[in-house]
Amino acid sequence: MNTELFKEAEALAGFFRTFVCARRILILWALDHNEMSVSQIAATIDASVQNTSQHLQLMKERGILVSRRQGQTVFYRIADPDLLQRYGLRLHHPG
Amino acid sequence: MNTELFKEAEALAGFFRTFVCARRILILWALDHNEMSVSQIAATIDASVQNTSQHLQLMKERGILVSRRQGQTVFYRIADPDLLQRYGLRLHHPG
DNA sequence: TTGGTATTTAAGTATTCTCGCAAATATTAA
DNA sequence: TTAATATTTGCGAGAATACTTAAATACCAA
Repeated sequence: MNTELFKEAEALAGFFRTFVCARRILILWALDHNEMSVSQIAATIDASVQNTSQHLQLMKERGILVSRRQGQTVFYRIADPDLLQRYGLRLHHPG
Repeated sequence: MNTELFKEAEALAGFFRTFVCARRILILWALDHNEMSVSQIAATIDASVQNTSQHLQLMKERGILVSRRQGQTVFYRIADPDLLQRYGLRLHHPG
């Protein structure tokens, strides 16, 4: 079996691992068309700030999110505006 | 936080759990526009027949695949022809 | 029935991942 | 510096999951 093909499949599988957690789906839902701070996101999705921060870090490392700091506050947003549409990640309920 | 929204996020996350495994991505790649038997698929993706069967069962239970038996042989195919396109599941290399 | 092929199922193991808790770091204001 | 707020990081427990091996089941032909 073609090694390159397996690598590509592995990479795509790793990419989809980002979306197997309901909290991360909700974070993307919250950030759709919005920029929000960590604590705002945590409150919105009803999770602890620590847990929310962990999820945000993970998605940032994978290039899904980008962040900017303004004073004490860190704001996150979705790097690619087409991400949710492209991968069918939207929830029916509008964010 | 809205319970229905969380349920929907959980359901979507569960759906994406189908695609976190490279072998399953490869199975979808093999079945794109094709119907194949279990042993054919196993040979194509370089996996054991048992492991392949397990992955096929899982995707069938989730409604991703459908199967038909013809004698000793069981053929699988993708239930929804638009699945790969809709969820960005295609590999660059054609199947 | 017997034998051969195709597929499914079961059990055990090792790895991965999410989460909660606690501590550490970063920034601002007094 | 000290205190307060916002965020990040480290660690360990529990759950989920992919894989291997071995055994079971389904179907066909003689």
